[in-house]
Amino acid sequence: MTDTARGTSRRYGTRPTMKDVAARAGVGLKTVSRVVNGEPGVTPDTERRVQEAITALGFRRNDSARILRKGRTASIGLVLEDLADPFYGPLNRAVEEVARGHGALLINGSSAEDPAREQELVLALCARRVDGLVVIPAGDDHRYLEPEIAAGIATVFVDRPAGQIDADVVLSDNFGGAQDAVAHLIAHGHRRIGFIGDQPRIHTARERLRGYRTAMAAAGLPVDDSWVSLGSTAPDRVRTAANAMLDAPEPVTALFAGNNRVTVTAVRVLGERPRPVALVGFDDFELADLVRPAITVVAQDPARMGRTAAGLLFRRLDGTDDAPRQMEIPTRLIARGSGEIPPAQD
Amino acid sequence: MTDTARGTSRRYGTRPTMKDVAARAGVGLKTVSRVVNGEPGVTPDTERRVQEAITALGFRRNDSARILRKGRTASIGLVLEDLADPFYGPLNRAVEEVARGHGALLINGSSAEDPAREQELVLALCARRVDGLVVIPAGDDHRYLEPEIAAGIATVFVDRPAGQIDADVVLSDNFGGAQDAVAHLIAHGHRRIGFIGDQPRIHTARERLRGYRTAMAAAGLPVDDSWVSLGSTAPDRVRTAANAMLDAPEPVTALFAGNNRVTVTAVRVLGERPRPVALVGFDDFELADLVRPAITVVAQDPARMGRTAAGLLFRRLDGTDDAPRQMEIPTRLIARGSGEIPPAQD
DNA sequence: TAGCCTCTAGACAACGTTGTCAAAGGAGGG
DNA sequence: CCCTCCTTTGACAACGTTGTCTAGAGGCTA
Repeated sequence: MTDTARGTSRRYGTRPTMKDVAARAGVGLKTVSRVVNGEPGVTPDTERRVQEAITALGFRRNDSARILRKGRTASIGLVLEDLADPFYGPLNRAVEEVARGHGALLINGSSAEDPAREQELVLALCARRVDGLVVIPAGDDHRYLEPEIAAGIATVFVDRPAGQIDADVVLSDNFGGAQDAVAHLIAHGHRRIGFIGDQPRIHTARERLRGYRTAMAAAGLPVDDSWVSLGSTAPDRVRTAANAMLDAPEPVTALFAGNNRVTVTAVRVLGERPRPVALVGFDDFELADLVRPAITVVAQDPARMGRTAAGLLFRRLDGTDDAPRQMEIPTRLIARGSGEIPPAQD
Repeated sequence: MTDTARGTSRRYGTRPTMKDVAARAGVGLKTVSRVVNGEPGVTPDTERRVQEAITALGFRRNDSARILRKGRTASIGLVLEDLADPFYGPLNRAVEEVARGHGALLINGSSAEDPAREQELVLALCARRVDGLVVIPAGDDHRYLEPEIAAGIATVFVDRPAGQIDADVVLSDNFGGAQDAVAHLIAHGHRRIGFIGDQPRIHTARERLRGYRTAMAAAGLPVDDSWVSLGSTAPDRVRTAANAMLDAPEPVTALFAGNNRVTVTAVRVLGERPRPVALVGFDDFELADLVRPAITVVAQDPARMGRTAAGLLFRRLDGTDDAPRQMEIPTRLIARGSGEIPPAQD
């Protein structure tokens, strides 16, 4: 030990504590705590001395200790599928803004659509004792969260429902939006409409499929099995599925794409084909209006979903204790042209 | 006190601690700690008893206490401009992946391009004693971070250099990329090229402007003051600037857009004009190839920037103590057509 | 069988903060 | 002038974990 750990000069990697500040200012520990937290009952003169010591030493309160003592961490966790997915950007930001309004920090991570990773991440956040969680579920069994919720960690699920447990949920109107999309295509003369969606284990994919089937049935149109393809949203898979539907003996004349990644690939595929094919996509995206033809979409409102979810979360944290709610955020059909392409004449 | 805080039934909002587990398993506190942390020196039989108590009580280690004791938080902070900006998505994700590889969680927040908010956020993260920070600076004076860095919080700046302090930095080759963009336009016959960029206080905007000027000078072309417009990237501002350049007595025949937001607006404006105007944008974006004409861009590699920055950070955390480094990530010109539109013949 | 070593296990302090409580000092009322 | 009350201040315990140290049991060697 050759360092001089007294006064101003300190060992590298060691930070001054309230004790150090108290010693330097010649006051008690608790007085420093009072000044740091702006509590009343300190004379201006004492306060000034403490402040001087704080700046001189470069003291910064250790929130880990504070959290341990107080029990609240002033942080919430957000687990989503992929931080890099543009769909979640506005949702992420919205949650952050609400958290900020409540003085909380945001810890987040990607589940990569892997239930095991989701659970690992969620439990790590629980171990950190986040005050609350906003989760976009990857798995469909969340019973592992029961003890955490019982212990007081507020939890809100977004975009997809919770599995096997009763909790607050914020969803898009996937069913209604899909109905609108398909009805739009039917209104423009289509009778053979294909649907390419995400993995069937994903709730939104199933709901959108249900909307598709309902709209077809409502128009009295049959649905051929080969018109529906659920699976990975990887470009290759989507490309193959789209081409199969378009090259069939009785080809589809329109496509309904189940999410933004599917839509993007569909646009590329359709651009390579000789005759125009109508398209409506679920999820809006930047520049959808600049592609020719401009892409008609069913837009969700991810920022509103995030705001709503975070709002519910902080309601819980503020003590509200009513039954879990399920909220549905409406979708909006934005007609830009690609849905209005008439069926090709044979 | 009416609750029965012993055995299995516990007060709502109160969690079992190692003490509770120890009591139930009939062992000492430290033995529980050993089991929880997988330390050696516990007989299989004892371990089993402890594990049973853990599951029975739903115990989960309180990381706040652990952090307080150990000094390391196993979390890093990421401060960027806007979580919702698609450019930062891949960067965010890359940093997360590296952190995950080191067993660390990621806390992040948006500075909203506001230096005060950046500082507030950074200091909040320091109070949480994150092990390290990845910062996309909004301000240009980071001396406030000196005591934190001295105290051992590793810090890496990304996308823009640190202000007034010596630290690790990861930048894109903004200057070279801009030169490439402008040279591309010049090679296709343009002599009057406009540049619309971000606020001049932002480093990348200045570097790209410098690249623009250098490329013009290298080709022996003069630059008229009215061809350069720096400022907000709000659509209105960009629209006005673009139209002014295009409606001038000697209009520019090509535009170089300083970032993705500018490019998007520029595409819209150019789409409304009677005669084609060449365009190269800084930053790639999804669907750039599907717009007609397809947009030529200078692509950055945000994922690589994030990986590099996080890599540097963990190098520091692993004890490396050499001089701060400045790393430059190359950019890549992706020619898609919009840069090859020839100048209009008058 | 004595002596030594190894292995398991627990008691205790410490991390840095905040809540509780009590002491000291001064002001005001009777 | 005494008593009460209020204000300012600090001592101390507690939050839940981990590092250190020591005790005891048991096995092995001589």
